[in-house]
Amino acid sequence: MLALETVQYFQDLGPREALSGNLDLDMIEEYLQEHSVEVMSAPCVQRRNPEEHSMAENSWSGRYAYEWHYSAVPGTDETHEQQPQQQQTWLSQSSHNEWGHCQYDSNQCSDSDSLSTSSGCQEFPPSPTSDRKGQIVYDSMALAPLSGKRKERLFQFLYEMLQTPDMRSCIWWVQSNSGTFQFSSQNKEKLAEMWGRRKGNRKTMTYQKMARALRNYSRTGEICKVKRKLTYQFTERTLRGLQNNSQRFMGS
DNA sequence: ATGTCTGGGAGAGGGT
DNA sequence: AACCCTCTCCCAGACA
Repeated sequence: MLALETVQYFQDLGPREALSGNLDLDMIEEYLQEHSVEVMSAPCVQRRNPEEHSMAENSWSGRYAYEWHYSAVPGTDETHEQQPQQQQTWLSQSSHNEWGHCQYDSNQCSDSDSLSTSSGCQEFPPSPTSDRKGQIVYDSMALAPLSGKRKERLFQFLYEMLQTPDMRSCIWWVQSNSGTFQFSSQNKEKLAEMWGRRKGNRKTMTYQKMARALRNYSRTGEICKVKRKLTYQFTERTLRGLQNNSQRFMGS
């Protein structure tokens, strides 16, 4: 998974960049661009058996909205709304979250872009799959597009950035277990530019345009807007899929 | 008054 | 070729 490779990459660089106030975003971007092709083919490289092969080839970047499959419940490949037990497990893990309605308690965290460098609310997502209580449920989840070739989507990119410590000056978790994240008002444009370049856009991507795409996710149910400045939230199943996908390529 | 954020809508680009 | 999906782009209005 690129996010993890990216994290590892910057860890390998040592504390110089991490400690320095001047984040070399260009360097990060360069790395991400260099590895974008590699990432696209990575799942196939890592496959070990036909089932995994099939899963890998159906990994992120499909053309349609993604479906979440729960192999733990044979015969039911519909969404989690039809899995009350699993849902309950998740909710019990995140009992203080506001899943489903994308509500957010603004009192949970101080509102300041200073969080970009300090990090009162920063945290990295405790993956459900790594949680002993949730392991049985979520290790069996797999993410699969209906069909199509690989094409990175914005929310994947954002999740990847959220997993990259050196991107904290641009984007960070407000509450990772609920999938709530926030952009830096100072560096949001930089992140948008990275997205634009990642997509190979001719024109420069701006935060405004990127945010427009994010708002479109409200309709498709991948990300919803939190009523708080520069703050968005992955929907439950999107976050699950992202985490699961991340776990899959790290753990296998 | 100004800058930022949001949502509507048209259209581009790529895949089926 | 027609259709669908996912943005991309521009614009106007709301908001701080």
